[in-house]
Amino acid sequence: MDIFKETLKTFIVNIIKEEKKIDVSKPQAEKLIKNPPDESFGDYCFAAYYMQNYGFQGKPETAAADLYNLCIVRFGEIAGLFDKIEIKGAYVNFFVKREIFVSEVVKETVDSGSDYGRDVPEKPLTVAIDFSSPNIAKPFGVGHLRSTVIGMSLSKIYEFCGHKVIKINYLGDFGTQFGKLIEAFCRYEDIDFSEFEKDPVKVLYGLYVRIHKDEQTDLTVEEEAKNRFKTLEDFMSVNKRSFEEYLGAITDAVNTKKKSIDNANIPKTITLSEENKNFFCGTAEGQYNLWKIFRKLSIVEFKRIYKSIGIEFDVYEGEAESAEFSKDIKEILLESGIAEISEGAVIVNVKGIKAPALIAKSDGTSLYLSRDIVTAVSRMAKYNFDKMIYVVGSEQALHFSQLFGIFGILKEDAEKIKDVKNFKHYASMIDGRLVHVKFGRIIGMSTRKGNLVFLEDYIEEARLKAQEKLEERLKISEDNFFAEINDGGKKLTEGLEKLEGIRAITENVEKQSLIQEQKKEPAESEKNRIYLTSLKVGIGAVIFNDLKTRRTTDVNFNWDNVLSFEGQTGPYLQYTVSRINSLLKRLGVNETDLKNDAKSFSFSKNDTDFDDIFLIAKQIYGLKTALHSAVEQNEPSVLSSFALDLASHFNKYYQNHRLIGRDYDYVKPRIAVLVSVKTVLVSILNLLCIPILEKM
RNA sequence: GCGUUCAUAGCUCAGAUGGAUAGAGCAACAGCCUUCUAAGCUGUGGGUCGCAGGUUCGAAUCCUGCUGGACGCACCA
Repeated sequence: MDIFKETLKTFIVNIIKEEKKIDVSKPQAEKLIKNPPDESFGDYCFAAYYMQNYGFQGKPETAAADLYNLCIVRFGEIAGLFDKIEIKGAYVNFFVKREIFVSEVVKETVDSGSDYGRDVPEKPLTVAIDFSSPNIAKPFGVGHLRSTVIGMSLSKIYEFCGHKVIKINYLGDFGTQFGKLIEAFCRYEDIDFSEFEKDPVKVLYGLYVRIHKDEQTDLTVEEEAKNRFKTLEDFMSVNKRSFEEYLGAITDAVNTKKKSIDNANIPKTITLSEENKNFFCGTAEGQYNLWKIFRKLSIVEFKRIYKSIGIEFDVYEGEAESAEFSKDIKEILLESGIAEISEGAVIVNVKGIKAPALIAKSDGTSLYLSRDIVTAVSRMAKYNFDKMIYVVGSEQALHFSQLFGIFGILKEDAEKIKDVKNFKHYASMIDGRLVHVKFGRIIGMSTRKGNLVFLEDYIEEARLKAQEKLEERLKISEDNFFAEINDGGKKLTEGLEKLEGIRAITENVEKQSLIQEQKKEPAESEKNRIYLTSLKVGIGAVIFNDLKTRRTTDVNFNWDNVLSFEGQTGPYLQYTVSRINSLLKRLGVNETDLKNDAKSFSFSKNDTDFDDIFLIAKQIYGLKTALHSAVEQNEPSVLSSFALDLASHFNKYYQNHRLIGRDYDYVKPRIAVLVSVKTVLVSILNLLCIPILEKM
C-alpha cells in the first residue's frame, strides 16, 4: 500500500472536486500522479498538462501556478507525510518526509521478509505456461535456454504475484523429423551401439547432423523419412482411443493424476542392438518402439540438464499425444465448414492473415497446427486456464496468430460445430486467453566447429572463467598478506592474526590446519567449494545474459560480454548479496532479533549517509510497481534492471559509509537497511532463476 | 512481392506507454585496497535517438514515406 501516493491522490482529487467542481474517476486519478525523472524534482509530481482537463486554464505554467497555490493553502492536509511543495515550470513537485519514508519502507521489508512485494490479487488467475519445449530430435542447445529461462522466470513471477501457475513442457516428440531420425538410424551401417549405451544423445545428434547433410545431396532421404513418419503415425492410430473417449476421460477425471509421458512403457526385452535392427527398421511396430526409445533417452537427458540449472515443470506433455487426435480435429473443422480442402491439403482461412493455416498435409498426415489445437482444447479441459502463455521464439509469430485466429473462429462459429463430448464448449472459450510471449533470436553464437553450442559446454565455459577469477582473487588476498608480513615494521604475531582473518573469510586451503576440528580433507573441501561457487557464478552469468534485455530484441551474442562478470551481470548481483552477507556476519546480526526490533528504527536526516539510504529505500519501494509491469508485459527484464539499480545504489553506499566500529545505536537501523536490500535482491534472483551464493 | 519486427554513445542495452536536462554497463583515459569481499567505487571524454516529413503546447516514443537489418510467408516444427 503506497500511503504517500494514496494520500496525495486523495488530496488532489479533493482539491479538484471542491475548487473546480469536477469529479475525477479512479483510473483517471491514477494517471494524475507521476514519478519525476530526477531526484531534484521531488518524489511525486503533477504535470499541468493533465490539469487542463480539470478546470485549470491558461498556459501550462499558469495552470501549474493555480494548482500550486491551492496546494499551498491546504498543505496542512498532507503535512504529516510531505515536506514541501515546489513549482517548477509546468510541474508541481512534492517532496516526501524522508525519515518517515525510509523507516516505513525498512519496517515493511523487515516485517514481510521474503514476502515483501508479494501481491494478493482480487481474483487470482490460473495461468498455464508452455515453455522450453525442446525438440527431441535435436540436442539441447543455447537456443532453448532463452525460452526455458524466460518461461521459468515468468512462472515464478506470476506465482509470486499470487496467481496459480501450471508449468508445461511440451516436447517436440513427433513429426517428419522423427521420420528422418529413424531413417538415419536405419540407413547408416556403422552406428556404434556401445556408444549408444554411454552417451545416447550424442549419438542421436550425430545421426541428426549426418542425415541433414546427406539430405542436401540425396533426394531419397526426404522421401524415405516421410514414409517412415507415415508408417509411424498410422501404426499409432490403429489402436487409439476415440476423441470422445479422450475428452470424456479428461472431463470425468480432471483431478486424477495423469500418467506422465516419460513413464511410457518401453518393452524391456527389446534392446537397441545390431541384431534388432531389422525389427526396428523393417516393421511398423519396430519403428514405433524405436521412437519410444529415442524419446525416453532424450527425456532422461533433458531432465538432467533442467535439474542442473534449477528448472522444473509441473507437466511433461508431448506432441505425439495430441497427434492421436489431429485427424478428429481435421474432420470437425471440415464438417463445420471452417476448414476447406485446397490442393489436397486441409486449410483454414483466418481473417486478417493472408497465409492459409495448414491443418493437414495432402498425404493425410498431421501438421503441428492441428496438434496445437488439440493441445489447447485438452488443456482448457484439464486446467480451465484464464490465460495460456506460449514462450516461443518470434519466428513462430505467424503460426500463433493463425492458431489464435482459429480459436476466434471456433468461438464465433460455435453453432456450426458438432459437439463431441464438450469439445465445442472448451474450444469456444479459449479465444482471448492465449498469449504468444515471443523472444528474439540469439545472433552470432557459435563454436569453432559448428553453429550449435550445447548448453552444458556453454555453462562450463562460463564456470571455468569464474573459477579463474575466483582463484585469482584468492591469490590476491594471500599475496597481500605476505606483502604485509615482509613489510619490516609489522610484527609477526599481528600478521598471523591477519592471516587467520583473511583465511576465515576466504575459507582458504589452510583454514582447516589452523582450526583442526573438521574431519574433511581440507584441500578436497576447498576444491569443492571453488567448483560449486564458480558453477553458480557461471550459471548466474549465463542465465542473466538471457534475461537482462527485453525479450523481443534479438540478442547479439558476445563471449566477452557473457564472460565478463562485471557491471550489468548476474555475478554482480550475486556478489552484492554475498557482500551483504559478509557484512551482516561481521556485525553479528541475528535476523530474528531484528524483526522484533523493527518498530524502533529511526533515521535522521542529518546523518551524512542519509541521502544514500533514502535512495536505497526509494528503489526498494519501487518493487511492487516493477513486479506489476513485469507481469503486465510478461517481461522478466523489468526485474533484472530493477535489481541492477538496487545493487548499484547499495554498492555506492557500501563504498562510502562504513558500519564496522560504529555505535550500535547508529548501526542498528542500518542493519535493517542491509537486510532489506538483501531481501529484495534475493527475491529477484529467485524470480530470475539465478543461484544465490552465501559467499563468493 | 506481402507480412511481422527492429534501428538510441565505439560495443551491449535502458528509457515507466506522449512530458522536465535522453540514461546505464562494457571498452578508453585518470584515480581509490594497512580500514566491512576491488566480481566494487569515483571522475573524464563520448549523442542530429537511421533519414525525411506529419500530428501535438510538447515526439526517442504516435502516423506516413524512404533506407538498412532480422524473421516469416502451403504441406518442417
